[in-house]
Amino acid sequence: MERPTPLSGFPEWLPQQRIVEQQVIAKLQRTFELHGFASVQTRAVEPMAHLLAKGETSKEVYVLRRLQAEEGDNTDSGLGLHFDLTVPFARYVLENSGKLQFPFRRYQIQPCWRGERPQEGRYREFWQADIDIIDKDTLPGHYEVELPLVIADALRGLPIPAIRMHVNNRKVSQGFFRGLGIADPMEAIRIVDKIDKIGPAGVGKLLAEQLDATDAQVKACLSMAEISSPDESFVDAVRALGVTDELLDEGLAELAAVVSTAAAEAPGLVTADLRIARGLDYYTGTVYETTLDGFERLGSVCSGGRYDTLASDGKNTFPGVGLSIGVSRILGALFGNGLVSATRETPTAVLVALPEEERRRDCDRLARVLRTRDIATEVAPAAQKYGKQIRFAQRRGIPYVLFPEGESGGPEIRDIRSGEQTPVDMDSWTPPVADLRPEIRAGE
RNA sequence: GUGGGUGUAGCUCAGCUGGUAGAGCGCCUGGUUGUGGUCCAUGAGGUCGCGGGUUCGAGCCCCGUCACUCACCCCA
Repeated sequence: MERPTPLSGFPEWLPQQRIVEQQVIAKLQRTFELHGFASVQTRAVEPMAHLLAKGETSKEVYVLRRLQAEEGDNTDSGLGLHFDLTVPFARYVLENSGKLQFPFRRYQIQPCWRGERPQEGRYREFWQADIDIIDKDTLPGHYEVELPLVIADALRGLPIPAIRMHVNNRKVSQGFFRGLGIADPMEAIRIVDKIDKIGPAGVGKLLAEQLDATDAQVKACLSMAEISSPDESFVDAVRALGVTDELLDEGLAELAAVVSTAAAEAPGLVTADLRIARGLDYYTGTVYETTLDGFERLGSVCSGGRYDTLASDGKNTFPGVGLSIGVSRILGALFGNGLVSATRETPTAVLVALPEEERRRDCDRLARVLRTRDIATEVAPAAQKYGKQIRFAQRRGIPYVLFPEGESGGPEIRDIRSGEQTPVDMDSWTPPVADLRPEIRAGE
C-alpha cells in the first residue's frame, strides 16, 4: 500500500490531541448531565426526504449507496448522513413521542457530515455537542434564556478563549421587515446576514436589486442591522426607527428577556445583535451565534435557536430550542495555533522498568497491583538499558518509572521530571491526583 | 461546482540563468560497558506528488493529472 495522505475535511487527531478532545467532551457531558439533560444517540443516517424537507435544500448531504447494487439499478438507498443533530433529534422525538416525558431535555455528542469544500474551521466530518429542550404543543420562553447559560457553564474552566454569544430573534427581523413593507422578509433576513462579509453597501445593493427595496427601506434595514447592545437598550433603538408590527413587538419582548437575564447571570456573555439571522430556516424565535475571542474569522462555534414546527407530524407539534457546540471547529483552531494540549500523550502514569526479559512476569504483577488502585500502568516493552527505558517514558510524558529492585533492594519509584527516586510501598503508594491522568492545559 | 496558491527526507523548509539532491529539527549508534534530559561525534533516511513533452541533460521549462490549501457558496 502506498503511503496514505490525509483526506481533506476529515480530521484525525494524534493521541495527545485526542486526549484533549476526550476530556473536553467529558466536561461537556458532565455539565449537561448536571443540568439534567439525558443522553441520546441517533443513527448516522436519515431518510433523504427527512433531511431535505426541513428547508435544508442547500445542504450538501452525503448520500448512502450500495456498491453492489442490482444491475441497472441506479437508485440510491434514499438515505443520507445527517448534517446536524437537530434534524435527527426532531425525527427521534416524533418517533418516540409516546415513550418520552415532556418537556424533554437531551444532549447528543456525535459526528455530522457535510459535503462542502473544506477550509479553516470547516470540515466534512465534524463533531457537534448539542443540547435541546423540546416540549409538547407549547414551549415556555424561559428555556431560550436557560440554554446559553448551560453552554457558558459547560465551556467554563476549559483552557479556551472567552466566548461571546450573539443573539437575535427571528420575529424581530421578520416583523421589522414586514412592518417596513419588504416583499420577502425571509430573503431579506438572508441578505442582511451577509453584512459582515459584503458590508452595508453590498447589502443595500442586494436589497434594492433582489427585493425592490426603496432607499428609505434600505436605510431602515441597515440601521436595524447595526443595532447591537449587551442590555435591553436595543429595544429603544429599534423603536426609534419607527416601524410598528405585532410580530416585531413579540420578538423584542422575547429577546429582551433573554438578554437581560443573561446580563444578570453571566455578565458579558450575551449581546443582542440584530444582524444575526442563521441560514437554517426552521428557526422561528431566538437564534444564537457564538464567536471565540480572537477567532472571529472562524465564524460561529456554537449556534442554534428556537424551532416551533420542526418536529411536527401534522397532528402533534413539539416545539424546541437547542444549541450546538462545534467541537471539531473549536479544537481544530486551538490545535492549529498551539493553544491547548495534554500533559502527556498516553494515559500511562507509571512505567514499570524491566530488568531482564525473564522478569516480565514479576513486572506484570507489580503493574497489576498499581492498576487495582486505578493507576494506569504499563511494563517496558523490552529489557533495554535503563537509560533507554527512562527515555521511553520521557518521550511519552509518563511521569513515573518504577524499578522493581533499586539500591534499597526493593521497588523504587522515580519521578523522572525531578529525578527523585525513593523506595516505595507497593500496597499504598499513589501519585498525586494531578499525575493520575493526563490533563489539558493552555499552550503546547 | 468556480477561481488562486502549494506539492523536495518523519516534520519545517532551502535548492541560483536547466548541469550528479541540501539544512535545521527528529530518529539510530557511540562517548556514558544497566538510570534519561545537556553536550560531542557518527549513521540511516528522498519514486523531488504522478504521467507525458522539450533538451546532450529537468527538482527547475511546457502540457496534463491528482492531492493539499485559500477564497466564493454555505455553515459547527
